[in-house]
Amino acid sequence: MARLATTADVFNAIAEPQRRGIISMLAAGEQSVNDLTEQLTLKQPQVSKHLKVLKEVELVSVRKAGKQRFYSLNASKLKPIHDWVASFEHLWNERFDRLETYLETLQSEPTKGEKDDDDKS
Amino acid sequence: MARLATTADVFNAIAEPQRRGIISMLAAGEQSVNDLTEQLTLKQPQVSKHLKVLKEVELVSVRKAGKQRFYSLNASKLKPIHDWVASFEHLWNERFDRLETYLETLQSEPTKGEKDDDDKS
DNA sequence: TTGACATATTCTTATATAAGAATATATAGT
DNA sequence: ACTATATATTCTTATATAAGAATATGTCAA
Repeated sequence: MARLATTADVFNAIAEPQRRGIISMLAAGEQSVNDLTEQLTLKQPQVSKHLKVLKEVELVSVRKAGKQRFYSLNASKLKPIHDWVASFEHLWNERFDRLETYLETLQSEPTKGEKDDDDKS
Repeated sequence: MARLATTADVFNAIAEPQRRGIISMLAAGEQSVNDLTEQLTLKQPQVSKHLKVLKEVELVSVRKAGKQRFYSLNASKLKPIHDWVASFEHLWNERFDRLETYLETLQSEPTKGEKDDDDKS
C-alpha cells in the first residue's frame, strides 16, 4: 500500500520525465545505452536503470551487438494510454464537438448516402 | 531524489488507477464525494485524498453546495498527455504510415545533408 | 445548541523509488 | 592474460506515497 511500482503498468512507467525523454529519443530509432547517456543529463547507471523499467513494461526491446545493447521503442505499448486519454478528448476538443453534434443530428436528420429510419428524439 | 510527487504533473497524478477511475466517473458530469465513494471501493477519506491530488494538478474543480462538494473534470488538462502519446501514434498506427515516411524524410540525418530523396530503407 | 450528515485532515505503517557511488559482468582487441 | 570499453547491478540515502484509523471541520435542520 504505497505507490504502485513503476513497473506496474505503462502509466506508472512513463510518469518519470527521464523515461519519457528516453522514449522520445528512441522514437527516432534504436540507440545504444551510450547514445542515450550522451544526450541525457544522466549517468550511465541511471540510464540502464530507467531502461530496465521500460523493458519490464515492454515499452522497449533490446538487441545485442557486441558489447553494445541497442534499445528500440515498442510504441504500440503506449496505445492503452492513448486510448484512455482519447476517450476524454471530446471534452476539450471542439473538433469533437462537431462530431458529437453530427452524431446527434444523425438521429433526427438523415444524411446523404445513408438511410436513417431510426428516429428517436 | 525519490519519485516525483503525484502532484508534480498530470502524468504522475494519473498513474494511480483509482484516480483514473475517478476521472472516468467525472467524465459523465460532476459528482459529489459521496457519489464517488459509493461507486468506488474506497473509503471516503481516500476519495477525498485522491481528489486533493487531482485538484492540485487542476484536473478537477470543486463547486460547493451546502455540505456537499461537487467535483468536475477539467478534461483539457489531459491534453499534454494526449499530445505526447499522439506524437508516437504513427509508430503503431498504420493509418499514419504515409505521414511517418514524410516526417522521417524531413528530419533524416541533420549531419549528412538536408536534401534527402526518400532513400530511407 | 444539539445532532446528523458531508467532507477534509492528521498520524501511522508498509513500501517503493531515483540518483549517486562503487562494483560487477561481458565482450572485443592485442 | 591483460586492457579498454560497454552495460548492468548493488548499496546507500533522502523522500514520497496509499490505505486505514481516528479525528477534525463544516453545514444544515430542528
